[in-house]
Amino acid sequence: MTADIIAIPRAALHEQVAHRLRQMLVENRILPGAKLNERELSEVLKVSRTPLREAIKMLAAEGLVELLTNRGAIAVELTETDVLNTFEVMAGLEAQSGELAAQRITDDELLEVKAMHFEMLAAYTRRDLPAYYRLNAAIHSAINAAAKNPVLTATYNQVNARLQALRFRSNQDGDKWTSAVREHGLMIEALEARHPAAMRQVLLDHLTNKRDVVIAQIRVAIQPALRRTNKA
Amino acid sequence: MTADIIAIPRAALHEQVAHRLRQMLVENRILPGAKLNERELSEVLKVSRTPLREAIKMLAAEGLVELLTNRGAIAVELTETDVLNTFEVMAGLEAQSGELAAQRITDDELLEVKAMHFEMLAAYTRRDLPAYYRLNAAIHSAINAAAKNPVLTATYNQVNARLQALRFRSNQDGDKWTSAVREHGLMIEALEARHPAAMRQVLLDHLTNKRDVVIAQIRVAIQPALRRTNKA
DNA sequence: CGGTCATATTTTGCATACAAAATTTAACTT
DNA sequence: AAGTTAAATTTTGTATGCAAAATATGACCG
Repeated sequence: MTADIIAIPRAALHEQVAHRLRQMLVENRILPGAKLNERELSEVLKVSRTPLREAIKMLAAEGLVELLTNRGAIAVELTETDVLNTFEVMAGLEAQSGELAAQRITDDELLEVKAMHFEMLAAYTRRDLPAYYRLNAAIHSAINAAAKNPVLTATYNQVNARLQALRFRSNQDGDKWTSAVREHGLMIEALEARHPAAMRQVLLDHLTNKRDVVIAQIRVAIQPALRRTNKA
Repeated sequence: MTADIIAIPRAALHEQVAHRLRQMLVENRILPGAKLNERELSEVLKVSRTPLREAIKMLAAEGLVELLTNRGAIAVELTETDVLNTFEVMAGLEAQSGELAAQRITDDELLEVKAMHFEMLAAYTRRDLPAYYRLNAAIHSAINAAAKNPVLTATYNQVNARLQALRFRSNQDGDKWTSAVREHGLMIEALEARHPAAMRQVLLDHLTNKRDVVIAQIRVAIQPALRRTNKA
């Protein structure tokens, strides 16, 4: 009986394509509202249309693209209402995630979160935005993991993916940034105290603020575009 | 300029197939763990493998089937832990849905929910289980709609679909049924009082009880099956 | 008989081919 | 020149074909 070392079944083509498309959408390399031309994409990604179409169907089920019946797919374009609704759901999911994490986080996990928190404070102090974002995401991911509910994590990630394209340009100004950092401090306290209700409330507030930042940025980013389009 | 009456673009084939497969999975016509044979299904559904495979990819993204790399897809088979995790997420989503509904429900919507509630009481009194289930689902759906958040509704429905296959056999016994009806009464009160926190709590309790019913039924349904498989 | 290996069959995954629908282009009319 | 209609082109949707992987079958050996 040989040790089962074999089996590195590298991902199927449609999986790879889905992954790459997801990335292109999140990084705004495909703009919201843009058509996903199958011939074009199959040339860029060097695959036939079959696995490409399978990947597109998956992204549609994930809510990243919209299918149009005989007219292919377009990258989802969120209205302000859509964004508000999505943030509302995200807030609920993060609040629950935090609530559960406060109940279930291990001492080791907590230490790691605290360590990342201090690294994040360093990045904040240096005004190193990329590092800050990376650490911020890592902390939220760690809290999610500490909730010990893979279904919640998967649901969270799926909804969150739709917002990623927006947050990419979300360079928060100094004031909001300071509040965000303060809220992160409260999270650590709530986790240490294993205080689910406090954790829930902190995350609800945190998400409300994130939402406001994003909405404000949409308003300055979208309105001029409209003005340009409609002028004269 | 003709009035745009035309356009009844009947759903594409892959959409129809996805719909039918979803139904087959939810109704246990395809059993958990069973393989989805493409040739077989394409014959039954009278479509070629291409739209069938596209539909399967969508169901995979929805979490109803699992893809196996070079081995096709199988209907998801939830472990007890999976079920617990899924109910935990469902509880959070329903609680939020109810909380928002208590804030946003219109008077007309509330009247309709109350009407359905009384119909449900009638079905309960007659021990008419099918009618009870139908009305129960309709009430939850109406509350969801009253929350006025389509993203939440879609997320809720997607997670709920995975549990449908289980609940199908969930003939609750008299005791639990009575509690469920009582909880529904509390829901109506919380909605009438526009009391979000109360509504949240009622739904959390309600889902906890639903979870317990389903888990108990899994235990009596699955354990004998295992015993049968492993015996002698 | 029980087990291993080689071969045959099935099944999945991807590419291509063809049909139908949508879009674009251009000609024509007023 | 604006609008309408018809043809050409592109694009999507579905079916079919072919290669690779997985599974099933059976011969062979102990």
